Amino acid sequence: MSKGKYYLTTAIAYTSGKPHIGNSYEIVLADSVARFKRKDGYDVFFQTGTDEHGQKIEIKAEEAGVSPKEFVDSVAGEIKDICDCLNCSYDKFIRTTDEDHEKQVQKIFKKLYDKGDIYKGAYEGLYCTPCESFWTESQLVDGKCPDCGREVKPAKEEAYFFKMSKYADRLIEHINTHPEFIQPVSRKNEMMNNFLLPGLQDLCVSRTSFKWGIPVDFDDKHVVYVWLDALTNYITGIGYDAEGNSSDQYNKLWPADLHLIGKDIVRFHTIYWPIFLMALDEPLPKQVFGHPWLLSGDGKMSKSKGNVIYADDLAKFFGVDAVRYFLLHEMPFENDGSITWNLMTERVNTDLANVLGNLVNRTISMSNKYFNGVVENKGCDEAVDEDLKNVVISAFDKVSDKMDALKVADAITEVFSIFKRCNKYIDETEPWVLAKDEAKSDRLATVLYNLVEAISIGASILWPFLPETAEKIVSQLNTKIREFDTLKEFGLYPCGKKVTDKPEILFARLDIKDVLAEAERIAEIQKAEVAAPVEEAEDDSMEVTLKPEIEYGDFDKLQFVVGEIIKCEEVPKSKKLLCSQVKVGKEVKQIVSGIKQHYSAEEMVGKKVMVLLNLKPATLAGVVSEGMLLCAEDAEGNLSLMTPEKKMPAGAEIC
RNA sequence: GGCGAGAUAGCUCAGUUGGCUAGAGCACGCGGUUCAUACCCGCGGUGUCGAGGGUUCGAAUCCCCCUCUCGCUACCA
Repeated sequence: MSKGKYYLTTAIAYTSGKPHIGNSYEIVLADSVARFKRKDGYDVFFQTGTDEHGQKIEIKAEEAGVSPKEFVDSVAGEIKDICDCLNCSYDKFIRTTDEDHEKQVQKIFKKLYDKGDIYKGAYEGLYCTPCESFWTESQLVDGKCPDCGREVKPAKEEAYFFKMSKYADRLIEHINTHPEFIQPVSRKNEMMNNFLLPGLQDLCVSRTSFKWGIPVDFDDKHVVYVWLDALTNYITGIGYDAEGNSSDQYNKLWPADLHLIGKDIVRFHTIYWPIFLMALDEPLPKQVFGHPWLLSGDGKMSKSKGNVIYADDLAKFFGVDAVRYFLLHEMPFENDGSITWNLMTERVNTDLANVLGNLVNRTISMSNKYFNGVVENKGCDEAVDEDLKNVVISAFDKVSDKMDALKVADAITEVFSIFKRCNKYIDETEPWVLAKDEAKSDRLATVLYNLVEAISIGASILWPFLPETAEKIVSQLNTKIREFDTLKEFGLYPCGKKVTDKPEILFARLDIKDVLAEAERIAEIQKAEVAAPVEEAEDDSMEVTLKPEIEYGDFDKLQFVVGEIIKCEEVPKSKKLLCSQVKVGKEVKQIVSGIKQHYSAEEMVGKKVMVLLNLKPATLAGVVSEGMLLCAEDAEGNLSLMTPEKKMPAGAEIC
């Protein structure tokens, strides 16, 4: 009997490059929920996929010398391979370049336009023509463009907007009356306080500045901008039709029971997405869970650090289930988790090899040794058996409660409490002692039966998390994964069955030295890739948007000099600012810069840097700044100070 | 700058509405055991429960005030 439908989704992955292990966490988390619900009797539909449009992809494809479609085909393939490699049981893998998705997005756009929720408008603002940028009043510096200091004038650029504010009150009401809607709840406060209560801005839903997107069919110089394209995958993937001919599948599955997403896109899923749905007159998803991130050590992964960890590398070395175990067990509910090769090894050795693998192995070995592998319940019970049985048959409800709350790490810990209890049971009953006494043969058989039965139940509950391992265990025990509605009954293992006579090691213990050698090998490869000469491999140069030509006179107004930083300290109460004393000729200028995240105050001292000297002083966070330190900035926002290539005195003019 | 969360054992964290000697896992030490992947089982913590004040018979738990961390947001010359 089905307990009803359960529709869950992950976010769709952006196809700008191969995802690292942190990005793969979500799909495994979703898979464990999907498998659990399926086994628990729900009619589950699990959708994942890829988000394939946008300017970044257009640029990446051009850099790679292929068409955008060729580019996303390749990356989407990689992403799908990783999902498959992690044994994820998705029912549908949607791509936003799928024809039916694109068609529906166009229809949805039209429908919302006809309804009046999308309107043609413009970025209304102060436009700096040379910079091709819009500015708000508050961004201006002395009433001029903050980038180039020229005059700005009121201007408009055509774009389509969605009337967010129209639905804001309804959304606030919904969030307040559905406390389970946004998980974890701390995210709810952030959404309310930062966006909903101060008042929602209308959202720009089209772009004219790039082509790689779904064209607005009635105005084809526009393409649909990211969120209306990406978020709607949740309905187009199951057969939604904007003209009222949605599929039976859609009618059955929608609204979604759970959207699993990263904490960085909670805002789009709990504000824009519900509002789009309200505009379409569709019900809202029941729950959105913004999970934390998995970090490499305590920082972000980067190839230049050589600490990027990919799921397939890990799976190759540790095995798929070891990776799944780590992801599911080590990720906290609310805070970011951390992965390193060391931590990974620790978990494999301690939990998987020692507790679980060894338990299965010793149980099967004893069965073979004492009874040629035949498992029989002789009914020779003793008091110690009761506690074992209680732990085993109460486990499922505990796991189930944790899963309902999406506390997957806690759920898996509950499963392991069965295996830990089994190990203790072996010590309590001392089968090797029983074996020495002919008269205790029946007791010995019963003890082994209890163990085999307990492990069978444990493996069955383990299945959603570590499917491959669970299958291996029951296969070695010559039985099957149990249905979830039978897990509260102890004693279903059929008497007289024979377990395997050659127990296979489930998880080999690893030597940390071998692991670190592998990690080092991979790190070297990554560093080599980054250091590779620009001419071959990938060209990492960035797109340059040209500013209008200037006269020499314009340039000559700017006074650049070499400055030496003689003192530097952090600006109190500021997250990004450093205050430097910069020696320029005989003078010392105080300059405040937003670079604290890239340079420490200590390492600044002694550097010779490029200074814009004749900039009008300004006050930042209460500190006067009399100039500007020049930096290069890459696409990720990394900064690098500009320093003279040969030795130059402080005060030397840069011209 | 605005809003919010948090600071508990070496590490990662539990601690419901204030109540009995503050807990778990990992790591570490000792002991036991040998069926097993040198594994498993048992035992072992004088922890300023971030600092200081207050309410109370009693506070990790409530109030005030510090300090520090983190999240979101704004700003970032």
